[in-house]
Amino acid sequence: MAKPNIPDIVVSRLPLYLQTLNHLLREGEEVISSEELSEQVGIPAVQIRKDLSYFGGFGVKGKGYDIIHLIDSLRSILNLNQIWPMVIVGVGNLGQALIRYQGFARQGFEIVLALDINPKIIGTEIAGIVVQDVGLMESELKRSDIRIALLTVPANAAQSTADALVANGIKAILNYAPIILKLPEGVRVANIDPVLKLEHLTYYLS
Amino acid sequence: MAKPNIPDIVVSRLPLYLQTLNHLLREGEEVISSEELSEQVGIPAVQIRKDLSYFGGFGVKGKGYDIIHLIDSLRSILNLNQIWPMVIVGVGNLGQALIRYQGFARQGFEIVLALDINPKIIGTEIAGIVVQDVGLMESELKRSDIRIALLTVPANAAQSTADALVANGIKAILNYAPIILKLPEGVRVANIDPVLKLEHLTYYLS
DNA sequence: TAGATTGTTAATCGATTAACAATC
DNA sequence: TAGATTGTTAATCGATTAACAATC
Repeated sequence: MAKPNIPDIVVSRLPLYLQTLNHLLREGEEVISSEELSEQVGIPAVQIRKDLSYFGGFGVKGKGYDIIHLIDSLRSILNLNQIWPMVIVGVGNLGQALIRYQGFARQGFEIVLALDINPKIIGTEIAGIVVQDVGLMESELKRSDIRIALLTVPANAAQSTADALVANGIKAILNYAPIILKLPEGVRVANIDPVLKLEHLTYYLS
Repeated sequence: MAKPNIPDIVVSRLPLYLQTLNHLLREGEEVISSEELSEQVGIPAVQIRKDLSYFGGFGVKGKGYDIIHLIDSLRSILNLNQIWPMVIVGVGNLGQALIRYQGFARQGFEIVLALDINPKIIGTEIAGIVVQDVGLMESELKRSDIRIALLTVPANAAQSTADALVANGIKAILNYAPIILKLPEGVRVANIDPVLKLEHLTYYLS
């Protein structure tokens, strides 16, 4: 399956273009040239055009890109014309903040299931979601079509939790635990570790 | 100033090596070959050796790398042999979660100043930090040596807040707002936007 | 039509990887 | 010494960029 010939690094830039185009649309813009978009997004115009050309021709020569049309196209390419239900495992400080975060739903990502192992947390309600026992993972995932998980458990529980998620049909994991997960082919992982980013930054702070 | 000749992509991998080496050390390992490290970190052994060789020779031919020594070396390269004080601006759900997050302090990053604009939040105490009025940014930063900021304000306040931070001596920003900041040369920005990562993942979910 | 801007081909640049000498 | 593994040079690979034809 899948799209074997498009570089992943190209795909990784599409959400950035989409974010910026949404911003421009909210500001009332209707058409934009690759040069103007380049200024906003900080990526060379020729690279933007090359990236888009992998998927087709979305612009009008001499004019630029119709913003609404390009947003539609990018959303379609990225499979964003649907609501993506998500499970979150680990409802500590970070998990709670993510459940409350409005930015997910705004872009079509909805946390519909929250799991934790702590009896004090199980049963509590956060932003309309009642936290379930992680022991119910199998039954809850079985009767859902959730394919994306947010992993916010402590580092020492992350690998085993990820394994359980994958065993129950999860295909993509946004991993907030500071470890490298080992998962089978076909499962996509994206890591969010602010400490790694900070350590990268400090290299440049003399 | 700075190190002009080492590719940024090489620098970006060093924190990953460090994280894995710390993990191995905790498990009682003392020496590791680039091949074994490669398996743990998911990066080819030859690339690990090449990356390290930009900074010197840290291994022993025929043996591998002394883990403690390599950790020390990487920490020194990344300027981690000090506590980095940080300011956080925006103490909403996410800001509060980050203030409570133990992972920063564990790696030598300490939030010492928290600022917000909301009168209901100003004055509250979170994990030992009393939230200050963002209007005090200038005076508070002036009498500190804080060079790193965590930016967790709403998107529409992010650019102006970042400008103010930079005007008061901040040199590195970990940006949690879903916008691209425009900042002067010499200020480093790292973006943490989970939505962009999710949109990248969904591309591969057929 | 003239001007502007896209989409694409070809060249360049830089990163990854293969090969292997050095050496513990 | 023989075996193992590093560190480095050179080759390869892939991504970025320059140039420009196409065309609105």
